[in-house]
Amino acid sequence: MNIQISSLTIGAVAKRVGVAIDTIRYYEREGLLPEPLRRASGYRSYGESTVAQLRFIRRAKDLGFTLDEIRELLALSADRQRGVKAVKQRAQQRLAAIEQRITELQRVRDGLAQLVESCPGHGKPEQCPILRALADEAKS
Amino acid sequence: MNIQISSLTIGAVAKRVGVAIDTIRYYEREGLLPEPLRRASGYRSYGESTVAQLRFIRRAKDLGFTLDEIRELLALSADRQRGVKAVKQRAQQRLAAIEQRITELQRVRDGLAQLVESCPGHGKPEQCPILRALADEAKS
DNA sequence: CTTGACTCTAGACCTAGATCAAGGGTCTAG
DNA sequence: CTAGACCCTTGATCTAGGTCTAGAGTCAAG
Repeated sequence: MNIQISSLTIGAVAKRVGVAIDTIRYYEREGLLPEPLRRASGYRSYGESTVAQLRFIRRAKDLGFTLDEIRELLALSADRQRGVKAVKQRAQQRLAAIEQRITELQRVRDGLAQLVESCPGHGKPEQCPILRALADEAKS
Repeated sequence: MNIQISSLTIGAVAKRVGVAIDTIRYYEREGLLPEPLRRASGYRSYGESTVAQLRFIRRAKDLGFTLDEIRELLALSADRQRGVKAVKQRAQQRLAAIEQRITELQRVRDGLAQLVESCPGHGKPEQCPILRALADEAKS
């Protein structure tokens, strides 16, 4: 299996995946995609597996993985020995990072919400709690 | 009031606020800080108000405001007519953006958490739910 | 007066993840 | 055969928010 049945131009791949042509070439340069076959003219010639791999990259990106991390995931997914264990570890790390970020943002949100609530929306700038909080030493 | 009592070098200001010297000059170029007085030698000479303004900028940045937004907040804080109302509006917008970002991240977290949970952490890559989710069409 | 720390300017460089431009070759429908 | 769409490479540019370098001048302690 894995015989190259179809032959797609870079534009066709881009259209299927919903990504720019330049992005595909960029990923190739960055080692996220293997170097494709070439036609006699020099045109890149892709098979369906590239489409799948590009979708993999896009989904991982949606999950917040960086391209560096995705490159690693791709390598791990090909590692039959330690692949799964390491993949799970990376996913757990990503999960922890996301949770930390959520916590930070919630703290920021709570602080800002309190300020917005306590601001009447009119009056002198000196009495605006938002401006005061920004200008003064933090109290809490 | 607002008489220049103290005279601080850029290094002294940087140290007090906990920010790099280059950053202060950068903020000046970007219009977030006014052009300071100069000594005869050309050295910038700052008063305490600059320290306060820098702290304002840092706190606003901690709340997730961009430098563009902070520049606007600084202008608004000097506007005795519409300042407070506009400041509150900007804060509300920032708050809404933060809440949206939190919601997005929670969605991502839930998806990733489910994958991590369902992955045994060993076995063949083809059976790893994380890799499968990345490689296959999204089901849900 | 010297030495070392500090400051000045202009401009280059950095990260991440692309995106665009220039100048040229290729493919395909009519 | 030609027009228009597509593809090639190399290298520049973009955003945001700085950071760093080079080369030169200044300040303060001893």
